Amino acid sequence: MRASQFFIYSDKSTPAEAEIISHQLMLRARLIRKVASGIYSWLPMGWRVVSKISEIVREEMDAAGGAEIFMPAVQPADLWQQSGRWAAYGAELLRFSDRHGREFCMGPTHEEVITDIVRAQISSYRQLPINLYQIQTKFRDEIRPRFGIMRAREFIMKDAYSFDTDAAGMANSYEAMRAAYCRIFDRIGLKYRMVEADSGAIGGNFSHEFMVLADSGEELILYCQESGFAANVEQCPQLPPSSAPSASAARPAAQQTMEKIHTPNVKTIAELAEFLPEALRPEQNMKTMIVCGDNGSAAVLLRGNDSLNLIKAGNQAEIGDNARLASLAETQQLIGAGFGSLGPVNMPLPLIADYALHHAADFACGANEDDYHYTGVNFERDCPLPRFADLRNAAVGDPSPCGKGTLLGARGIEVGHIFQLGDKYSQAMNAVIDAPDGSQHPILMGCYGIGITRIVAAAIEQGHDENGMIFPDAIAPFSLIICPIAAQRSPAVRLAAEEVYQALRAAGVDVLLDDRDLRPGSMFAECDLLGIPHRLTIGERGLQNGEVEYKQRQEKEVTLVAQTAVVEFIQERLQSATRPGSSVDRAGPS
RNA sequence: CGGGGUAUAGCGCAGCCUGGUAGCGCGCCUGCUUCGGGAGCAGGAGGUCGUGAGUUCAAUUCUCGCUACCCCGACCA
Repeated sequence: MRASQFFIYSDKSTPAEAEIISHQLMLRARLIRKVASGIYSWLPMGWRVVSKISEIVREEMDAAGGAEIFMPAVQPADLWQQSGRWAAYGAELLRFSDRHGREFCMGPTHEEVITDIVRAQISSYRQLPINLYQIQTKFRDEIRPRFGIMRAREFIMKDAYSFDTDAAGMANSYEAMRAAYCRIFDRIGLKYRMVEADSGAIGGNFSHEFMVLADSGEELILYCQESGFAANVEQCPQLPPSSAPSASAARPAAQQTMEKIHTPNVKTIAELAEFLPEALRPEQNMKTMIVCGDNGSAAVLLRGNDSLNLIKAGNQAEIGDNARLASLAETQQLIGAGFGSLGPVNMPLPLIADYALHHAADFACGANEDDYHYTGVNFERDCPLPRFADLRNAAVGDPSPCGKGTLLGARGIEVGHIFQLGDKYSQAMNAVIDAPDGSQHPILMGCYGIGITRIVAAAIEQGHDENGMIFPDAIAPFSLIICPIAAQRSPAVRLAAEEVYQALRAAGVDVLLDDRDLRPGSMFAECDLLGIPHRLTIGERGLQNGEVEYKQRQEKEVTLVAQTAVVEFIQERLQSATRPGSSVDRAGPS
């Protein structure tokens, strides 16, 4: 490809709307252009990156036994009504009507359509297992799109769906996808981690996320160096007190008497810690939250410096699904006191305490009366002994749930998510098969997503410096760029650049020849901004010795290469750069 | 959905308070000089000032409506 014929532009100034580095660089390098909020055009340079990612995904999906299909972006309400999601899905589902008044939506995902395809074709266990996938545009009407491509409303996703006869088959299909995902992210060349995850709204009970590691990542990953355990903070369990080695002792005996103290305007744990004596630091205070769910309400007790995990709260029988914090009005009606003054003493609701409070004694808490707290409170003596459960978000420094080490933290960007769906959709939409034993039952499904376009942003978040993007070789828009210096006035440079370009093309190298006759500074700055991993500079200075200059994007120093040996040299560099494994951190549960 | 802000040339911004039909930097075009990390000089092109109404002799500027975009919030007591 010649730069003069390619759509290659860049800008020195950073667009005001872009908050994160990947968005800024993508706009500056003209990878994308915004069309509307959360909706972008991919321009040629950006589309090459997307295409390279898609191709790797496609190859590995095919290798893992997937068959590619292409489903419509526009889906009829009818299918969504069959699965029950027309009502269940909220405002993120973009709905509209056609000229006849029939209702449609833009697909945020394709379980309904794929289940409809499969139920029409598959009636016997003999036809299974199968795995169908597509690379398609999705639309989710996010409340607030931001961070450019990272959280866009329209985006490209690879979604695969597996169909099996029984649970063992579904587990096999899931494992095949898990392995394929590792190969995909190995090949793309990003540092990532596979973590245990919550299955969220899609359903099912077994799920992993693939997270690209980047300091700017929105998700917190907790992992254990010793065992390789890794989990999303939303999902990471904590050990029950009985099995946590550091907390196996009995609860200390009460030392203090319970005392009611006036605490005007003390609403937060920080304010309480400020107000109380030195000895009562936040972790010795107890905070109490009222959580409501489908089964009812409960008072949830946590250490002052811990944070509530609503997913875990929803797993408690007293609370149930759709767990949420009570509103101020609800709290005042139920308890007679507002936020910040709640506690377990004389609490009319069931008490559930986090494991971390199992050994709490002489603690401070709200008095269920505005502007009053108790100190010296003890379970059993002053209030009932609560039921203990895993309720808090795990944190860096906790004992790892694997029992072997301590949890460390890392930030990540979710780029892949795999689920076992079971019969959630096949049951609702009547996708059943005849089993070997003559019975009929719903097909067991799995679904497997990769955010193709988000990977571009994640790669830039992970790989950039003050000069621009640093793409891994496998997904860079071009592998190599040739920069001729002052070609217009040097026939020798022009000729050499052309020869090298043709030779590399013939050797199958993905090479861009910058034939725009820019000044060297502009050319180099643009190369760096675009993150093209390898660069050959051809100038009169080197040609006098029959040499051209090679530079790798991240290296400061250049290497002189004989013009006659350049193809061989470049091929060797490209091969060593794409050799997998070296830069990949692939710890995770096995 | 609530709060705040913005809308002026391809991009980044000034002008508006105090009304008189628009300017800067980058980019773009022409010429000359340059040519190894976003060159210099000279000349030039490019704007119904988001949109609709109102006030006024006169509105980019003041007033109101609308639209789009951005930020914050919408769970940690």
